[in-house]
Amino acid sequence: MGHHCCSKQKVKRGLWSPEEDDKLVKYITTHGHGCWSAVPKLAGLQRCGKSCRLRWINYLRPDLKRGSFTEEEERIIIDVHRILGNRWAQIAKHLPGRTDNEVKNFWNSCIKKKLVAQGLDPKTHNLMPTSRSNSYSNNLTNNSSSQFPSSTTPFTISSLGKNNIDPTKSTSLLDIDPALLTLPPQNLLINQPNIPIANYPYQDNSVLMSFKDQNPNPSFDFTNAASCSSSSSPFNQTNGFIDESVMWAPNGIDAMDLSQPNEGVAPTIHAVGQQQQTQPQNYVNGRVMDFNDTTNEKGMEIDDNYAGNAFDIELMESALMPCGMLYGGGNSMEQLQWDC
DNA sequence: AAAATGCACAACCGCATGGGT
DNA sequence: CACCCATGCGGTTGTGCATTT
Repeated sequence: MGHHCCSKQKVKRGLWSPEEDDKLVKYITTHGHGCWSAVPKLAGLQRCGKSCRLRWINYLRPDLKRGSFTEEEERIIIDVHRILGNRWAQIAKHLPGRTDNEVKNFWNSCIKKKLVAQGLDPKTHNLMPTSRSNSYSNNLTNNSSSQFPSSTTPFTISSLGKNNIDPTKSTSLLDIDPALLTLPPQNLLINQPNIPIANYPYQDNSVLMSFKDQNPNPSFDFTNAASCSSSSSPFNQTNGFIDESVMWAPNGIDAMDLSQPNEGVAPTIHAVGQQQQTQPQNYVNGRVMDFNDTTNEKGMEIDDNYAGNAFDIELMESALMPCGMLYGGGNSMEQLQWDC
């Protein structure tokens, strides 16, 4: 039984022989693939077009990178997967020379197991219930299990102002057009004046981070934990933002204690609604984190006009760790080992 | 040494999507 | 607007090799 797309043809299935590979490579390098459904006939192959396409993309393409994944690639996969989930094709776009199939296989055969071994849910990157409970109990003295966050969404930001979105419901980053969502490397400082914005890795266009459902009054705002600790709900009804610190820590107890000498506050991430908040500038590692930019037409964009200011993505990443754990605060997160 | 098991990778399958008619 | 077709994508299965029993 052949593919539905080529049931009329007598097609071969299974592993490709070197001769078949040779025919396909010669044809495509000479003529290009054009219409894939026509390739098998023109190349003299008894395969369906779909199979030819897959073989070319996953194995024969000359720009493919061979060999095992590097630690850097592994970290990128984990980081992007945390946000995008199983969107292998999107993840693979951040890894030149790697295919979605390759990334998927690597995830299923290696990374997934590592995360599980570390007590992390590979789907959400959150601590699995027992582990999370342990983590909280290490850091909190006055809590009840019912206060623990129940959300399994790793990175949830409410995007308000469009179509009168119900403020009680949040829009996951999974709803964001992946093409518009790009991640700088963790150790890259976005405001580095010497790095042209167009040259950032993982970038599909000039927008570093942008939301598909753009807010008429968009701004993306990092505020200090104190400014939102008064709310017991993750959603601030007045200003309309999701308070991650409340989501992930009961009673406003800081979920993220970065414990760094030059920072006064633990940064939290807020998608600000109709009202612009007046916030103090937040200094992290001596740098200003201020993403209020009401002149910006993009839903979310990190301003690179602050000369001398830099935004440490690694810090952002750590701040966004959804597990409600202290990153570097002496808990199991420090014990993460990435050895196979 | 042979069978059983595990693993990584390649390939397939079915569905979604978009363009053309 | 409905239909067809090609393509892209993610989940799943198949295959061959390595390791364990």
